[in-house]
Amino acid sequence: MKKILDIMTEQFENAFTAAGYDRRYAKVSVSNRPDLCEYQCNGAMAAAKEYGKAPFMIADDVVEKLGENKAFKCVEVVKPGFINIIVNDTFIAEYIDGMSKEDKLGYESMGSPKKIVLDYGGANVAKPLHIGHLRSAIIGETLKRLFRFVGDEVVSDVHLGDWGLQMGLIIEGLRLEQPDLVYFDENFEGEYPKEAPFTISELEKIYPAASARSKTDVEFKEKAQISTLKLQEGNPSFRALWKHILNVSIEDLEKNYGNLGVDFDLWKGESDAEPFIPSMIEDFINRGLAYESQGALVVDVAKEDDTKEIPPCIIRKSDGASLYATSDLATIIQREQDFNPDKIIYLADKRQEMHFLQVFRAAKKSGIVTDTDLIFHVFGTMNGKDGKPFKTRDGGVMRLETLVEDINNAVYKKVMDNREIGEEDAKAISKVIGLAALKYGDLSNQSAKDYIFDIDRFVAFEGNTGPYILYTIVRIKSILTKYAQTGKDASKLSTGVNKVLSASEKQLMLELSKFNTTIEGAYEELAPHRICAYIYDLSDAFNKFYHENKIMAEEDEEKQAGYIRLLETTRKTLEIAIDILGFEAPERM
RNA sequence: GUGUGUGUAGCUCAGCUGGAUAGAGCACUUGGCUACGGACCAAGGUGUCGGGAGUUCGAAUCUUCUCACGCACGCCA
Repeated sequence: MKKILDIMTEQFENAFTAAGYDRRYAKVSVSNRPDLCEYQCNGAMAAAKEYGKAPFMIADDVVEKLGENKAFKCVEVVKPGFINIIVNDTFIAEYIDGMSKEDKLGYESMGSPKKIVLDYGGANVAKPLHIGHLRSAIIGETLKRLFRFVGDEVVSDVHLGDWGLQMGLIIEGLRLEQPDLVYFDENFEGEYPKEAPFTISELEKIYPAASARSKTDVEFKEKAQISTLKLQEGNPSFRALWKHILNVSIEDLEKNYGNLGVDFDLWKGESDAEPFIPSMIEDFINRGLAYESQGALVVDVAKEDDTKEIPPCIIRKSDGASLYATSDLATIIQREQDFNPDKIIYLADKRQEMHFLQVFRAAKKSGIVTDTDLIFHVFGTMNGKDGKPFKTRDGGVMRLETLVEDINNAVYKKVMDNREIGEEDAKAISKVIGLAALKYGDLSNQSAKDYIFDIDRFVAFEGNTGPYILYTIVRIKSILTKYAQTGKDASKLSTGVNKVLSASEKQLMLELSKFNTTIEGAYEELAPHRICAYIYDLSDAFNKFYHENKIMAEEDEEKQAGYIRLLETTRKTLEIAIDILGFEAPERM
């Protein structure tokens, strides 16, 4: 379906043309003065200069040419040259009926579907997910769903950090704790055990300890670097050990991402790109793109028109090991080969901007990519109430698990306070609401900006929050259930929504009609917060409508059926939207 | 230092390609429970849009200068 703004803009384009003005001034937008009108066209003022005429004269000409039009109830020229528009009830009502018949509510994608690789995990092996992984997971999942809704083909990849220095640190850390393991016996020639010599919680202790030690113990750090290199070179015992680390970690990560409603098509890691590295490096050298600098192999990526100095991209360390940039470049080769995507989108913290700039330039310079768009989608830091990066009370990094648990517990209390409900049910519902609270709280902020995460506020549930949205949906469902119990069938009793409308009823329809514009905007700008703002406005409009119109008590059956049709469309719209945001509504709460 | 981002109500945030009196939520005050679910609704006050200058009929939005803070700046990821 055409966007409602486009339909109106077309009418105005015809009128502008007929009146002898350029149609590019005809754009109709949503009113910023709802007290005066529903939509407006400000083009007459912009056109005034070109035609050397007073804006209101142009506006008058246009309105005259617009003439009688069944879409508009009232078109009025005001003050300097605003054209204020109020639409007919039937026009908006028929538009809503049109939406309700379409499975995507009338959303039509522009352009051809794209093939997109979305890289939004960033989890590290042997380390628990923490606060820092939250935004990437939540935003990435939403973008994936948004792209798919719009019609793109998306491959999501968790892209584990399973190949860098951290692996060497874990290996050496483990050696300290369990020096007798066969993996550390250089003379061992048998088959390595199938069972991992550690659990996930043990692993999670080894890494931070080893990492901390490496900062003070130079010898230890060197050992870790050597082990990293050995692993990368294919040392069998380290490979076997590494495989255990990977398996134990992935199992745990799947569970934790699962709790967030986040899943990936691919569980690849930096290591998967490893086979592409030697030939890639060779190619860089042979073509003269890479050279040695201070012992390391680097690629110049600076450009003449840079406003700042861009350091060269290091693709091999002086000790011969590969690093972040190396595996990212090799991963691009792999993705090009496997998927030939139109775009590769990376979600990462803004601090990594330089890294991606270097990698992207190196990839383009070497021809690893030609037409593929490489996009770095930044997100800001999640801060605590003090405005500094979120920490636990003792200053540590909070585990994602703990955070989710805290929120769910707080929701649970609230649920128990408000409803008489069994403990089991309350727990299940709390999980659903908690996830919505967490995700909506995050997504409703612009992703590129830092934001303040305040558990108390999230748990308060009032106003512009996920639970409010869910509450609205649950309330609609409840009424629809009650209506169904009367045995009436709205689809037989009415042809669609009502055509003569109360103020709040019309307002709700006007909000509904913005759906496809909202999706399009969110898609173009990679901006989930627009969807949040939309469903908040929509919920608000519904709740006002609900308070002003007695649906179940309505005696006119046809009118009542019209209400029900409107509720159905509202519910559908909200549910589609929250599905894109990656959460769902319970049956009751 | 260089580059980059942020600065909007007491707090947390919106504000689309410049448009009419800068908007929400929280908090605060008051009113509405025979609950079609009160996790709701209605009503009320709050702003040098960091500051200066400029472009424009018109600027939170564009340009420029400036202040404050965050972040990045070759072998971590």
